[in-house]
Amino acid sequence: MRYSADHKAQTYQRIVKEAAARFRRDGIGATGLQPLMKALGLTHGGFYAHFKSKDELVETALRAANEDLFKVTAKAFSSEKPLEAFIDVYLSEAHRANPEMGCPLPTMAAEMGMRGQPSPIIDEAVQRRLDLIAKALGAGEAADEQSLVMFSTMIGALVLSRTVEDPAFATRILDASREALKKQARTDIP
Amino acid sequence: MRYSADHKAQTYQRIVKEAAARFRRDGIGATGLQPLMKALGLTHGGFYAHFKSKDELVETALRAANEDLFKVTAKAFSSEKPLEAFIDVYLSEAHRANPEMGCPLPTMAAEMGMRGQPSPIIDEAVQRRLDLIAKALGAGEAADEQSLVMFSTMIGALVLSRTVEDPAFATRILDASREALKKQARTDIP
DNA sequence: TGTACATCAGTGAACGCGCGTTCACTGATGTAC
DNA sequence: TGTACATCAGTGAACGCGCGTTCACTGATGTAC
Repeated sequence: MRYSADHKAQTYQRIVKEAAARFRRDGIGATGLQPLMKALGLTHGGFYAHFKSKDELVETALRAANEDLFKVTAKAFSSEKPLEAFIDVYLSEAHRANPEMGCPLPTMAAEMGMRGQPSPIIDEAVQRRLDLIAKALGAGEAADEQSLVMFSTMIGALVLSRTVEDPAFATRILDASREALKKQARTDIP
Repeated sequence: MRYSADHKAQTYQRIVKEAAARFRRDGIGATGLQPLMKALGLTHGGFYAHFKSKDELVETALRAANEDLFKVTAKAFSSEKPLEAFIDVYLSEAHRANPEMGCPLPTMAAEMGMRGQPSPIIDEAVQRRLDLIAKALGAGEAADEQSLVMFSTMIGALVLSRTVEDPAFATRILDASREALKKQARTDIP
């Protein structure tokens, strides 16, 4: 059955959105195309009217997830204390508890490396994040270096807090890194 | 065919060792029992003479991988500058390039969370690492807090350096975090 | 010491299952006349 | 304006494949007599 003008574009976006969520929450390998399409009220065969392969969807979903997160964090970066606001968002309980809506770097991108599916989008996304952090820290090489360390701490605290079982432990990990980073953001700019 | 006295124990250890390597390098989900047993010159049916299920092997392999890494890093912690030595090992190019021999926390343990296979071993291993770092920093609550932040930075730098495609970028990430952490280790003890 | 038997680590075919992908088909809509 | 036809997003059965797990079996070794 043929559908109205922009119907296909809408379905395409629905697939990308659902995939981006599942890839981040369950993992790429553990996400089947069949259940994914079924969740959208579609049958699996129709998938190939939109994508050449699962790998193409993975690439597209990573791009979409990145854009989404950049939009979310744009608000933080345009606030009065951009770096502290970003740290608060990135190391929030909400971010820890909802990987499906969060940063794809410690989830999707990490798995893509293991799958042997490298993508220039990953390096690009990391660099964009670093640039935003470095800009908030001030100009110069020292800011560049510090942005690498601070973003590493954020990624690590998020990964670690999602890895441990005890929720109180997870909270302690997030809290410690959040406060340490915010303190740095306030005082450490050389 | 029946084998000599300790033959079974040896086979068991060979399975655990090979699994611990593959789980860390390829991921748990992407590691099949059939190829795993074949690599040891065995057939897949024999697996169940040693383990009740794949999940049991995962748990056992995580424990073994942790013990291995604690042994490796024990040398660092018994050196003159324990914390700096540990940071050098954890954020080395060798550790980045060889996840199959490295810390199972950012690889296996992270995937076990996603798989819904929680394990007390994970929290235990994280706490042991934190205790060693905190002890090297000195006693008190401040050391505990700082150990959380430092270990988060290590995990994050390792994950991020493995995620990006460009090797030079990966090296910069490791270098920046390594130097920043070693500087903290030298000067920051309150 | 020599023989009969029990053990059980490992074999390899088979199980049902879900995976990614292909393909002949359907049928409501847009277009051409 | 009304009819004939082309389009193509989506359908659903089928493909080969590898997964984790089961199971009847084999046969070299350890044990009992």
